[in-house]
Amino acid sequence: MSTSEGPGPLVSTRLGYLLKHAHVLMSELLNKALAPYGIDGRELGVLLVLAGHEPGSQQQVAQRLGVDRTTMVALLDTLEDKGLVSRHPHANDRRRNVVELTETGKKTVRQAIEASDKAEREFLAPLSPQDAERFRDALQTVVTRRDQAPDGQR
Amino acid sequence: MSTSEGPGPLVSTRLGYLLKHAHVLMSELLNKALAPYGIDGRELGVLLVLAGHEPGSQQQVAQRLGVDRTTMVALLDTLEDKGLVSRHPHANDRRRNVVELTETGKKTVRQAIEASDKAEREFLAPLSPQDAERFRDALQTVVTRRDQAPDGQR
DNA sequence: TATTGTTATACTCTATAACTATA
DNA sequence: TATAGTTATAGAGTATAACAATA
Repeated sequence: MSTSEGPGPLVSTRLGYLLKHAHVLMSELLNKALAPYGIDGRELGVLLVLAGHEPGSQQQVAQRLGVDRTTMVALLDTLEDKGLVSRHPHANDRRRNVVELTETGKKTVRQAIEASDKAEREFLAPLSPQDAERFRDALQTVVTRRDQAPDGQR
Repeated sequence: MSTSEGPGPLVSTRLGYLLKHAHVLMSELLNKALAPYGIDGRELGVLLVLAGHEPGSQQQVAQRLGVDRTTMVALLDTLEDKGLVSRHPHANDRRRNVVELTETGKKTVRQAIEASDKAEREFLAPLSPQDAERFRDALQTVVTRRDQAPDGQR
């Protein structure tokens, strides 16, 4: 997506427009940074969920990531093909697949996190370090939105 | 998209994750706010481009918005069906369609901008007014990215 | 009867290729 | 031949419905 001329200030100051393009830009930088490791941003999300929790069922992984369990099937298929995750039946409930990172997967996660950090630094480069930190904090506040206003109003 | 438990800090601190969810949240708030006027956020983008420039061809509108001209066709079809824009052939080049807001379209834009402002205030509600302003400025800086570093470094 | 993983299917958004009518 | 608009088609990404195996 390139505008080459810009849509004008009526559009380019809208949060919807800004957030969409910020997300597109970040995705491009991230996918470029992850390409050497053969994964994209969505797949890194799955790997990070696996890295951050005890091994769980496909459905648990899907819920944590906020995607449908049917979406998770194809996602894990490709990650398994790449040798980054393993699936094996749960001992006490054979309906479930226990999903885990392989050794290769764990190594890839470590490298991918570094690559992702680099992409984030690139994304934030136009901001001062303090503004960059404030920006990330604001994003987290807004996304986490536990619905308390900043100073008692509303 | 709801996670209901969260993907864990390894994922939820990533800019890619935060920007995606911020964009989804903003889109939901915006579309809800625009629903009474029968348009969504994408369609508002088109209307705002038309409101901010002299009447132009479909292709100019598409370029300004950063979408393909084939995408613009269906977008304008629905907006024309809703009576918000009009198409008529250019006087000196009958290959072109001149696209303009109708009177209804102009009125809708004014109302939709107010609704969009309200959705943005809702989105930014968890931040202090100063933080909200900083957040929008940072977004604009990052998206506009004319590739100069903040203070000569890099 | 309910749940897990799977498959088939469909829907949205978007882009590429080919067609038409003009230039 | 080149361009503007259009149409048909295809590719992501995601979701819903139905099915098999298991509980």
